[in-house]
Amino acid sequence: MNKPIATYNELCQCRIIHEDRVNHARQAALDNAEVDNLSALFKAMGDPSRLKILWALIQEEMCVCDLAAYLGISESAVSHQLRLLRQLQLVTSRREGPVLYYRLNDDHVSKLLTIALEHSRE
Amino acid sequence: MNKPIATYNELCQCRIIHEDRVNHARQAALDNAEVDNLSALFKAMGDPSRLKILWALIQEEMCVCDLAAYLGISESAVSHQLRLLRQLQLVTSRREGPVLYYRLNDDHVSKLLTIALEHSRE
DNA sequence: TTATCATATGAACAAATGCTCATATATTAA
DNA sequence: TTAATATATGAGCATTTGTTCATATGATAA
Repeated sequence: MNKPIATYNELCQCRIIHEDRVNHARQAALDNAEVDNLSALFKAMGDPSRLKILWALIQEEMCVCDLAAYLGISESAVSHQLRLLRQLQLVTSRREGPVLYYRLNDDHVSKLLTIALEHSRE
Repeated sequence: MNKPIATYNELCQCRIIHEDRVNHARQAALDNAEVDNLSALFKAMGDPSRLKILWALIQEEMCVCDLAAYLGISESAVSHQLRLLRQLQLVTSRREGPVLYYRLNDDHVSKLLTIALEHSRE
């Protein structure tokens, strides 16, 4: 049982059953930046609090305070999550005096939610 | 500065600026099970390794070994991720002798990826 | 049976994550 | 200016997560 790690890695490289499929996948692969963008987008939608925020904003725009009351978490937590959603261009905001009203940035979110609901309801 | 936690929570409940919007959001809200299902689905797609697996499987079905070679991670790691994707009905498998070929379970995944790409490319 | 290949699974651990708390910033009103 | 309201942000912490390693299971061939 010498060098089990090296042995494993060597084996792993020898175990490509369908090299043509691996090459095909590599040719069709997304570039790293796209993988990062997409996974960040889905990860953002993969948290229950953020998902509820997005679903709520499909209905109408809401301020941080409204969302905190709706979700039952602190305004600080909501604000942190909104920052993430803003960075990913999922939501945008409009200021009215001291109040910031958040809304969805475009209709991609609602499309994604619709398809995901279809999937989970089957 | 006595009982800062209680003070904060009390304030929080008093700070509902638009109670009508909060109530509207509550009426339109997804039930807990749906939130859990949807967030699990998006969370599953929010990891780079799993996202690459799904994208690869859009092209053609692949075995665990192929995917491990493609991703550059261990077969064990791939198998763990495939289990998660299987539980969420995102992928399904077909056995041919000792080899399991994985493929997408339906076309929801590719639809979700298409829309997400649209969003990130804008 | 035994040996081998392909995959699955449980434990463990480092890295990432979501929340709370404390504090800072921005706007408005007095 | 000062005070109050609404939101943002950084630090810290408990929980979650993705991977590796070791081992187990399942299928095939000898």
